[in-house]
Amino acid sequence: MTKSKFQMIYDELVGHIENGDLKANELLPSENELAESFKASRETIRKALKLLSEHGYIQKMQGKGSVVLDVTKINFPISGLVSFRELADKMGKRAKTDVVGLEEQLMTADMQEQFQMKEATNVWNVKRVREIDKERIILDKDYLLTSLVPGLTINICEKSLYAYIEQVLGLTISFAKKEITVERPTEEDKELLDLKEYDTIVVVKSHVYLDDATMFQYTESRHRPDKFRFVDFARRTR
Amino acid sequence: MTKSKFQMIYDELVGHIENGDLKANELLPSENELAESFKASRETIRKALKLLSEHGYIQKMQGKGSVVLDVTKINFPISGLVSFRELADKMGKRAKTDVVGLEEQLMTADMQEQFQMKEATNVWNVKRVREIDKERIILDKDYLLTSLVPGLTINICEKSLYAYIEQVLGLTISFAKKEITVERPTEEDKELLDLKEYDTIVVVKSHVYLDDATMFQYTESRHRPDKFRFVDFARRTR
DNA sequence: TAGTGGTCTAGACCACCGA
DNA sequence: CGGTGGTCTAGACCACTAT
Repeated sequence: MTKSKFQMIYDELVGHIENGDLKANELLPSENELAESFKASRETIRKALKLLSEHGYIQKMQGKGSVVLDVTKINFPISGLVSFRELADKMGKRAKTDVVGLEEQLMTADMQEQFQMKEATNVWNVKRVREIDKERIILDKDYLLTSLVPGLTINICEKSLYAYIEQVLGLTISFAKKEITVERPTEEDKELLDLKEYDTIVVVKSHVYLDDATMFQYTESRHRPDKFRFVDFARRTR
Repeated sequence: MTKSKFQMIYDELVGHIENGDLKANELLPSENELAESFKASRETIRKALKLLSEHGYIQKMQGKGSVVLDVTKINFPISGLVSFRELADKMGKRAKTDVVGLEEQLMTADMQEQFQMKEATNVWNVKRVREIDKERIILDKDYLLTSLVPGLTINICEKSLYAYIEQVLGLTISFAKKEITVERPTEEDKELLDLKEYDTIVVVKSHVYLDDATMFQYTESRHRPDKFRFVDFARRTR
């Protein structure tokens, strides 16, 4: 499982940007120069630069060159597809997960709808409360196909579900469709979270898919409004 | 300004997916077959498929092929970088914009911070209320550099600011950094919007940049919570 | 005009999948 | 095994920007 050449070039350039070798508003060397110094063809360099551009590290300008963007502001992506554990690790917060429910059950009609399946099969129903700095901020309600994700335990759910799925089961999580809305808190929300006096709750619904395009997980992540933050980098498509 | 070949191939394939010629869960023809039928090289086909993949239309599977995803669910992107006018047009809602403020002023210290400028210059301060189905739902507060966007009028702000910037001024809007949070409504929010009894408001802050990486606009878009919806398609990056 | 990025090509080799 | 997508190359031509 060796990385591709353009990925390694991307990684190296990201390193140079993040540690300050390449500063904001500086121009990168030209594609031809990069091709020479990395001993790669120009198209390979361009694949690496494409990645940098998509992730908001650089802006390409025809006829001029590629300029480094100021990345200090964005940079912690709740955008994208990242697990709570990965996020908490990155932010260095005192985070704790409390598994308040874990059971196997037959899909409800509502779940069957979400998974778009013709027949109801068994799913794991996982409920987890996320505590940050001693406050219960997030309620995660996960539903996972037991056929694809067997052998769940409380211990796994406390640590990282995604680590188990990817590293133990060897599945590849590939993409997700997400929807953010704001709703009224339910009795369950009020019971399980430290909601204070808020009368709204931010709900992130996700449909998560493997690399063969099968959906294996539906999640509702319910956040106390004052602690919710979503950051995004978007390019205009025409 | 003719489109590139891979863009045209992308457009044609999107057409086939959206009108049902290519249905969800069907496999696309192989890259070699597509190359032949479009009279293009395989790399060019691959650029088109890369776009389809990024936009959530297909999933590529090594050794197997590219499968069409079910796009009926996502498909109206509040994600990305789209103006209110473009969105309203696409959704066919009865939408109306009321310009409640338009003035040129010297940047405040706060704005200078947002624009990361060494010296304060003049900006347009535009306030617009968006009405959907007779309800005042969104308050947009825009700040634009007058040096880059001269000659604003109420009429322009009522129609589409982006159309003016791109089509009349000939500037190219390229990317944005966005942040979604939830705050307490201000007196101004309560005054200008039909907030009902809600005690929170969804705030989308955007820094918007041109293709030469200069920031020209800062926007706060303030939404009544029950009408806010953000849809996203995200691929897992490793 | 020279240098930049944008596109396109034809061919090669590899890793993965299914029969 | 043959067919699929994944990567990489060397070279060509174009559009754009600076000077």
